[in-house]
Amino acid sequence: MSIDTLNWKILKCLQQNARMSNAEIGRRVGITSPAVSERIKKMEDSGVIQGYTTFVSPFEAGYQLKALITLRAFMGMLKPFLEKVKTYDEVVNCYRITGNENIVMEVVLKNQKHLEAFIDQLITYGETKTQIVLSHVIKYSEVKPPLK
Amino acid sequence: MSIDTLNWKILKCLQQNARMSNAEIGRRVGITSPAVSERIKKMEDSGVIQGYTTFVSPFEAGYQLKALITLRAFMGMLKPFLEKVKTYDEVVNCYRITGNENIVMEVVLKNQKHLEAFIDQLITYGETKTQIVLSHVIKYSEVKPPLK
DNA sequence: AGTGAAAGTGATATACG
DNA sequence: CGTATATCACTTTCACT
Repeated sequence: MSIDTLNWKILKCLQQNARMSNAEIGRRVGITSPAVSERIKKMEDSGVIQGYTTFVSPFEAGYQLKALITLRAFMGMLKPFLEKVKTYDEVVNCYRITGNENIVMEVVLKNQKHLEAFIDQLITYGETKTQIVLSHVIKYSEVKPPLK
Repeated sequence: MSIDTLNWKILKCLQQNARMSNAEIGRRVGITSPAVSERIKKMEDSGVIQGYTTFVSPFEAGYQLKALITLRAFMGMLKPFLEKVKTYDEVVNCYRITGNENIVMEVVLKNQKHLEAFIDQLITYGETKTQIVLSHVIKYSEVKPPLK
């Protein structure tokens, strides 16, 4: 499915505020709300739109620390880890990557003690490298139409 | 602000589907829709809720590649970079981190040529390390209440 | 802080350019 | 693929608890 100009405008609205009403989107992009509704439904069905979510401040939620933890899995431990990682509440994001390391995780933690305990859980799966997040320079920027 | 059990239930709904109606949330958590509305407003005002967004599939949008690019900024180049990075459409996320490197970016790219061109733009700011994302093991998992 | 009811607004289905 | 209309659902406000 290719995304036309009108759908990109709708996606811009939805990425900025997923709770914007179809009527409001319609006003901004110049069509009626049933038309907006139909276009959104098609984008959901075709997989262009993968869902709608809410940013909850980890800090306000009681997590004082954010970190990126890289894992270089031991022989035969990658698969078990890929199952195990789904059970960690601390992991908000996890990628498999190319290169010397196999995994990068974005984790939220209450404090240093919590970080230490979390890393201890990983040592059976591989070697870890931890980078503390100091600030979030760009927060989940919109996906924009690629320049041709 | 501390988050009570009811608000955590509301946040769970909103994180799973930001476009869920207040009425539907009310049915699930056991209060009326005006009460849901009021609680959500307070969480928005206090910063617990930082916004609502839509996941647009980068692949469907025309980006075939996702990568994590780490930057080790040259002397005096970190500040200029922090300004410049905001202008890159390819960067969907950017963190300042501790350690040998200063910056990690999550970027979406059309193809290898695009990746090459993008990295070339960075060489004035510092040394880069690129890790191609193979798969997204955990996608923006919910923030959950930390176990006490 | 939550409920219940009234008024306004939005969503959805259908008929039709 | 879009609009227009009608019906139904949802949001918002407010008096009350």
